[in-house]
Amino acid sequence: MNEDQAVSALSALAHTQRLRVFRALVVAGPEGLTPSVLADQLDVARNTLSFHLKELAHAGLVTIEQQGRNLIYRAEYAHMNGLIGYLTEHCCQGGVCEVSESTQCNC
Amino acid sequence: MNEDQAVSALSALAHTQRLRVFRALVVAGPEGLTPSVLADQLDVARNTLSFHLKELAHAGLVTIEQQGRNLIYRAEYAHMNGLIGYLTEHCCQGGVCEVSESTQCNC
DNA sequence: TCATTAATTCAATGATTGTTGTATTATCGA
DNA sequence: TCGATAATACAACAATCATTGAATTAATGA
Repeated sequence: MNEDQAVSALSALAHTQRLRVFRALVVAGPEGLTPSVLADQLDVARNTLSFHLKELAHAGLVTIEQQGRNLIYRAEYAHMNGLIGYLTEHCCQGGVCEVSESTQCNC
Repeated sequence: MNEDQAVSALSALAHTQRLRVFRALVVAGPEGLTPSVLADQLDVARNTLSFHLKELAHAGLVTIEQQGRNLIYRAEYAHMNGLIGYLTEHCCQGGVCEVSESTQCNC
């Protein structure tokens, strides 16, 4: 994770609809979700959703797999964990902190 | 952490300069840093920096303490950890995941 | 008190972003 | 092959954001 990637990922998440989409995909887990299901679940216009999914994909936070005429979107946990690590890197000059159990996902 | 707080925090971080400022404060730890030091260290105009620090403070990611004519800014680790938790909440429908050691800071 | 330094505020301007409507590509099933 | 569905692409406009310069507030020390 470098600075540009981090800013890109944060920008992608810094939006109500995209954050909802991403969290829905995090909850969905490895099965993923299709744009249609997401659009119904979150009540967003399909072209708007498409735009937002593209943003998330471009930021590396979700992956796309084609299955027939459906697309399966999935949260990219590795990238999310990389972002989280980037935020806390070299915390407190490396000396003072304790490390704790977290809710990081290893799917 | 609720949705609005999360979007607010993510928006605050989704910017090259503010991300640098925040990470510098994370590294600085409990001692914190003054705007002057940050401005020199990151080569940003003081009024621009002031604007960005206000954004970070408004998002709850940094705290401000006055010491004479200096202000001490510090990263608010609890809020950052709350944000991280929000992103991964109910991950994989609560069933499939393992929890790992992370780099979360407990200052 | 007065000059200096720390930091912020405000208005203005240029740049970026979000949403919508319309059109397009591609796949499926009859 | 043809109609229906899944999904994306594109252009346009409104709304929001970032930066700058100038002015302001507040604290320090001679």
